[in-house]
Amino acid sequence: MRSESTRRAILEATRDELAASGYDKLSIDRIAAAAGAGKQTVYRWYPTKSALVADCLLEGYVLPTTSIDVPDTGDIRRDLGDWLRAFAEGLDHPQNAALIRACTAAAADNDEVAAKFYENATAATETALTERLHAAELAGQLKKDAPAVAVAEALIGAMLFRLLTRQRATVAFTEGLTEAVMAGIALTPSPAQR
Amino acid sequence: MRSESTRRAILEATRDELAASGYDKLSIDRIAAAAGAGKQTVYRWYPTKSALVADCLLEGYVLPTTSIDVPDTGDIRRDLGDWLRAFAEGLDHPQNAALIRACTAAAADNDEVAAKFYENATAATETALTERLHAAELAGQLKKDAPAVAVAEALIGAMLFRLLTRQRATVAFTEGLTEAVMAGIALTPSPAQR
Amino acid sequence: MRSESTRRAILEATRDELAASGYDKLSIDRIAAAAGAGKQTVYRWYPTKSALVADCLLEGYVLPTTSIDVPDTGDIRRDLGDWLRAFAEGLDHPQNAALIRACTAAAADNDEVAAKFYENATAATETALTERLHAAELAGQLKKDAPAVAVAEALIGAMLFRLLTRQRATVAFTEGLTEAVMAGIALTPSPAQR
Amino acid sequence: MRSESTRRAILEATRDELAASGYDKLSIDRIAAAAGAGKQTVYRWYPTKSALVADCLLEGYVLPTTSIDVPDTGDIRRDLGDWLRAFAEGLDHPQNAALIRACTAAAADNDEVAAKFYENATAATETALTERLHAAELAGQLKKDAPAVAVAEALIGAMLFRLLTRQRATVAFTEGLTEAVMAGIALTPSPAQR
DNA sequence: GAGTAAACGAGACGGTACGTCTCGTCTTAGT
DNA sequence: ACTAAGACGAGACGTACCGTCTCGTTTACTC
Repeated sequence: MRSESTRRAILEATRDELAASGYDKLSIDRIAAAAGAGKQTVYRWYPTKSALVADCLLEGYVLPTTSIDVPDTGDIRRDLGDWLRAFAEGLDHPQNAALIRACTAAAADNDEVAAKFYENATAATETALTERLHAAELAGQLKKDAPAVAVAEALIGAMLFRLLTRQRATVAFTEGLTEAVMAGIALTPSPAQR
Repeated sequence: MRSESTRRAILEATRDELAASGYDKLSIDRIAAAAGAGKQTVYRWYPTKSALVADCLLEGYVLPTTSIDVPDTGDIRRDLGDWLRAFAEGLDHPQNAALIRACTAAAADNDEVAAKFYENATAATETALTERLHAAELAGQLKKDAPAVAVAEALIGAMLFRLLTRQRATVAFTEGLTEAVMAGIALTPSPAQR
Repeated sequence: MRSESTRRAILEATRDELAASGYDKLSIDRIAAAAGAGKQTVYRWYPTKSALVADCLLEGYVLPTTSIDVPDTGDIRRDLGDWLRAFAEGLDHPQNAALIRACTAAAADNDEVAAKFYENATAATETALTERLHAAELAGQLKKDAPAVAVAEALIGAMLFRLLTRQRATVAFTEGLTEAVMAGIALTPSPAQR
Repeated sequence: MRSESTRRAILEATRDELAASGYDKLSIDRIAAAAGAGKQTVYRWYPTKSALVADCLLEGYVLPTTSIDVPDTGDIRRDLGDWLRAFAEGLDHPQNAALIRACTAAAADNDEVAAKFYENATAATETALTERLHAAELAGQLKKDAPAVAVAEALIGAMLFRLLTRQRATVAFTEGLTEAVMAGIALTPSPAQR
């Protein structure tokens, strides 16, 4: 009978190590010691470092769920702006930023983590976002067949890029971004309105 | 007098290792051996693995410059779409994808690499992109004060996100993205036209 | 649970390296490889190269015990001569000579090895020798209060000196030495028999 | 033009290093630095560490010549005792002891040094000793054909052995040794007086 | 309950790579 | 034309972790 509490201790130790040292400095030895577990117990649950990080993501030990909820006041423009600003504020906390950077590194290095990273961490966000966009489309606020996925990924990608390059996502930045995807930056409408 | 040719051999070996094994499997021993150099010589030039990768980026050993040039036919909408599609095609080559993923991991893990990653690899792209956007603005094709930087980073960020999550950036995706930032996705104009 | 067989393999590899390369060319890397052990395992058992060599001596991996036994036929003069000749013959084998030279170098370099070298390798010989001398004294064959220790060390020292200076200890040499310590070289007895 | 003064500085630095660190911790880098010379200059003169130590011995940089002179008062018994005691006193100085131990290690490790060690350092002593013994023989104080060489090497070997095993050569020890080789330790004369 | 089988902590094992040190050779300035 | 200064390829040093493998010791299910 494998002990659930030990598994939790391992995940918590992993999260702490991840925030403190980043992905490629993770040490299974250290995690096991911090969790008060034997190394074999860690390996019994998780065959690789990547699987460990992936499960950390999957169980929500890493990313705050707060940044996932997209508000719905009926005004898509305002909701999107508010959500993006809230997201940016979440990334202002060094702990969060370090964790997400570590997960990004893990995802970049490893296909399995990438899958989990996508499915769980970002897909949750992306889903919430695309759903909000579809709701707005149904409410007649968006063009038909608006590329919701592309827009959602552009927003998340822009935030991730800011995080990676150590640039803060200021309010001016998030507002500019919101306005750009809502109203576009071109003066003239699409030629021929294809 | 330190030998420039040795340094180049080290950077080339680093690039090859990076593409082959990813960032956190990089081995200085292996790089030195592949470069026909002693380990101490590697350390003389680069105190850390990160510095090595950072300089690799800085010297342009990693990223193909081809994806940087933004076409200028006078039609910003078409140019942007073409550039984004070319960019996506560049990422379709596994070698390129692996390299950029490795650099992303390195940047996520390390501040110094992040700075170099931004300054050199992405900033070059971002600059080209923002310059093209400003040109279009001057040509009266874009709204005044269009948030060129935010748009540029949204485009790059979206591509990076696709790369990280192992999703191909299809033509439909790039076209949707282009259309979204050019014309916006909202039906109505900005309220109050601020 | 530390594995005794691994430890033995390490000691055997050390002895072989010692005979082949001498003390200051000893490489822990090479010993570990030859013993089929990890380097850390070597260090777990022996913190320093000296401790390794010292234990090699202590466990009798280096010196043949055959040369230690001093015969006892009742005739001290003959026994001593036979033993010395046997000792010299043992040193004629290049393998033995190399090993003892290496241990001598180790003992010269390092206090700990020196202690073990004395306690184990030479003291065993010296003890056997002094005991044989004391037995002879009791049997009335030697003068009272004969300086057994000094004589024993003179004999061993002479052999070691020959070894160090790469001179063979011929039968003439060992016989002259035996005769000298047994009968003295002075013509007259001690003046006044002080 | 190779500078003699540089060579002397190198030999002095070598002697100091040898006394301070022992043979196998000798570092050519450190010697060169201490001598204010370039490494290449050291190598120009001496192809190996051993050759360096060997020349150090050959030029008398290491061993004090004082301990070599054997007194000649006409009384061989007293002269030998005095000389051995003086020798022992010389070895009581830690600096001398360390130097001779280092040279012993060097000689044990390396044939070339062994040759130089014998020719120069010990052979000088041995020659003085055997000459004194021959003089005594001519003066009718010793038996005919006394094994002078064996006795000389036994005396030196005994002192070396004491040095290696970190035992002081006390006055009791040296006197016992002198008496043993002069008068022998056997009660009866050689059987059959061959 | 007593017996048993698994999961556990602890940590040794054969390895790989680390970053540092020294070797003996080779290159570069400077005098 | 020398030298000192020091970079170079090579490789050993002692340390940190890797992932695998015993060890005894709980722990929790079966009989």
